[in-house]
Amino acid sequence: MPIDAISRIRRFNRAVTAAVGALDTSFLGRGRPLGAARVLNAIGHGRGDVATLRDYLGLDSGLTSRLLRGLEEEGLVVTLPHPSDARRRVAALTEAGRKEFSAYEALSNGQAADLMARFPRGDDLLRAMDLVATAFGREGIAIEEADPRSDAAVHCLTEYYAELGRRLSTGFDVALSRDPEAADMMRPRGAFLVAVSDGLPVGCVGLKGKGGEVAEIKRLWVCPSARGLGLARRLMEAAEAAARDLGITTLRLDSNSALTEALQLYRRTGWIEIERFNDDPYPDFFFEKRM
Amino acid sequence: MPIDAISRIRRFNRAVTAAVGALDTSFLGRGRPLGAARVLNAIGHGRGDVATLRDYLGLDSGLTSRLLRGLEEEGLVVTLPHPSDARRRVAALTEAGRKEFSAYEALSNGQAADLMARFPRGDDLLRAMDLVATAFGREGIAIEEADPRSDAAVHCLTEYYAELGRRLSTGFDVALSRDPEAADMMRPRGAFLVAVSDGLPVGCVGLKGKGGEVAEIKRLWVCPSARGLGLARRLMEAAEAAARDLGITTLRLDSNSALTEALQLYRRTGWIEIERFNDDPYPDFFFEKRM
DNA sequence: ACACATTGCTGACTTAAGTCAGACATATGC
DNA sequence: GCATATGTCTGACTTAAGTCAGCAATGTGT
Repeated sequence: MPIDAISRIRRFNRAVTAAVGALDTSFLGRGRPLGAARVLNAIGHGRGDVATLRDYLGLDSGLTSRLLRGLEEEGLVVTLPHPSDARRRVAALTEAGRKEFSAYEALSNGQAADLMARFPRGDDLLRAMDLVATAFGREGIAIEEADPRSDAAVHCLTEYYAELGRRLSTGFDVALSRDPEAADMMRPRGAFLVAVSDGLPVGCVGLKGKGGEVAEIKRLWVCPSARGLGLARRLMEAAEAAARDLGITTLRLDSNSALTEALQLYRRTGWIEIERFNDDPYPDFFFEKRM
Repeated sequence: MPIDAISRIRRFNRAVTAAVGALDTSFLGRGRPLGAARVLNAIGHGRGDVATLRDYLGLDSGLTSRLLRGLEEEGLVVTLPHPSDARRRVAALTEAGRKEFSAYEALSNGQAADLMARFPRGDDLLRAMDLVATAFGREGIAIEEADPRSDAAVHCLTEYYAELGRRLSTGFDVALSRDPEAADMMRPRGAFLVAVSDGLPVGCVGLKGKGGEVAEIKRLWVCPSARGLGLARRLMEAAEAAARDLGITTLRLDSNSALTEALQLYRRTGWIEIERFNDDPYPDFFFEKRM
C-alpha cells in the first residue's frame, strides 16, 4: 500500500469524483438532463447571450440551440434578438424559469449545508477546500478595485484584524489603531484592491491618500489558503501602479516585527526603512518607497 | 459577493469539477470510452470478480458484461469461471491488458505529479486533499488487522513518532523507548490494527501481548486529517475486542501528559489511573482497564 | 450594391451509457 | 430430486450528448 503524494492525490480524485458525481446526478432530481439544467443555470447566472452561453458551457452551436428550444417548450426561457445586432439572440428566464432556477440554487445550497452538518470539523474542512480550490484554479486570481465597505473588502479586513490579534503579542484592537476613512482609500484620493479567486476574496491592500503626492499602503493581507503563490507581491505591484496612476510619488507604510514575511517582502522590493512617522501604538517598523 | 460556507463549498465544487472533468476526459486520451477504461482499471486494481466489479463501479449486469466482451475483443482481458462457484466469472488482464493498464496508471500518476510540480505548497495541498477526501468518504473508514511491519503500519508509526517528537517537551527518540517486537503485536500474542480510508492509512493502534492474560495498548495514533471523527475511540474498541478474542482480561497502557486528548479519551472510556509499571523514560501517566 | 463573414438554427447522423426482459447454467435448501 | 435462488449473458430498446453540413438572416468592408 503506497502512501506517496501521487496515491494521495488519486485518493482525493476518487473521493471527489464520487461526491461531485452525486452532485451532478442530483441535477437529474428535477427531471431534466444535465445539459438542460446547465443551460438554465447559466442563464440564471446572467449568461443569457447565446454566444456567451456556448462559450461558457463549451457546447456546440447546434446543441445549444436545441437545448434552448427544449427549455422554451417547457416555458422556462424566452429568446429575443440582441438589441444592437439582430443576428445575435439573448435568452432570458420567464417567471416559471426563475422559479425553477431558484429551485436548483436551493438544491445546491442544501447539499453544501448538508456536508457542513455531517462533518464535525466544518471550519477545517472549509479551509482545506479553499486551499484546494485555490490550487486548482490559481491561474484565475484577479486583482480588482473595490469599495472598502463592500462585502469582499469587509471580509478581508475582518480576517486581517483577526490575524493581527493572533500574531501581535499585544493583541490588536481596531478602535485603537487609526482605521482609515473609506473615502481615503477610494478614487480620487486612494484605492482599495481585492484579489478574487473564482468569487472568493483571498487578499487585499489599501492605498490611503490625502490628495497630495504622498500616500500610505495599508491593510496588506493574503488569506492562508492563497499564501506562497506570490500574491502579496502582485497586490503590492497593483497598489504601486494605482499610486502612479493617481500621481503619487512617495509611498509609506508601517508594519510590525511580528509580521516577518511582510517585512521580508518590503525589503526585497525596494522599500527602505525610515523613522517612525505616526503615533499608532501597533507598528514598530516604518518604510518608504519613492517612485 | 457572499463569503459564507455554502458559496465556499460551491466554489470548491466548480474548481474540482473542472479539474476532475479534465482527468475523466483524459481517459479518452487512449481512444477508449470512459466506461471501458474504468472496467480495465478496476480489474487492474484486483477487482476481477464480475460481481465485485459491478458493485464497485455501480454498473448494470448487462452493461458490465458488454464492456467485458469489448475488452475481450481487444485482447486485453480474459474471463474464466470462478474456481469454487461455476456460476461466477473472474476477469483477468492479459499481457496486452497489463500493458494498457500501466499506461493508464502512468497517465494518472503523471497528472498528479504535474499538479504537485505546479503548486509551490505541495505539502499543504496534500494535507488539505487528505482532509477533504476523508470528509467526503468517511463512512468508509475501515479498521483492519495488519502486520506491524507492513507499509501501512510503518507509515502510521513514522508519523506517530514524528508527532511525539513535536509534542513532547523532551523530544522523542524511538531507540530510547521500548519498541515492541513485531511478533508481540501479532496473533496469537497480540494484534496491530490500522484504520484505512480508501487506501490511505489514517490511524493505528497496537495490542502487545506476552501470551498471558495481561496486555498493553501501544501506538494509538490518528492522522490529523481524520481527527474529530471518533476514530481513536473506534480503534480502542477494536483493540479491546481483539484482546477479548485473545482471552486477555487486563489491559494496561502508558501515556504522556502532553497528549491531552488521549488522556481524556482513556478517562472517559473506563480506564483508571495506576502506578508506574515500567521504566520507559517518556510516559508519565499509567492506566489500566479490566474487562 | 455586392461579396463575404458572422450568428443561430435545423436535420441527419454517431457514440456512450444505461435499462429491461428473458435465456441459460449452476448452486442451495428442503 | 426438485423447486427456487443466484450469477452471467444476450438482444432490443431508450436517453443523453455531441458532431457535421448546410441554410437563412443579418452585419461589414469596399
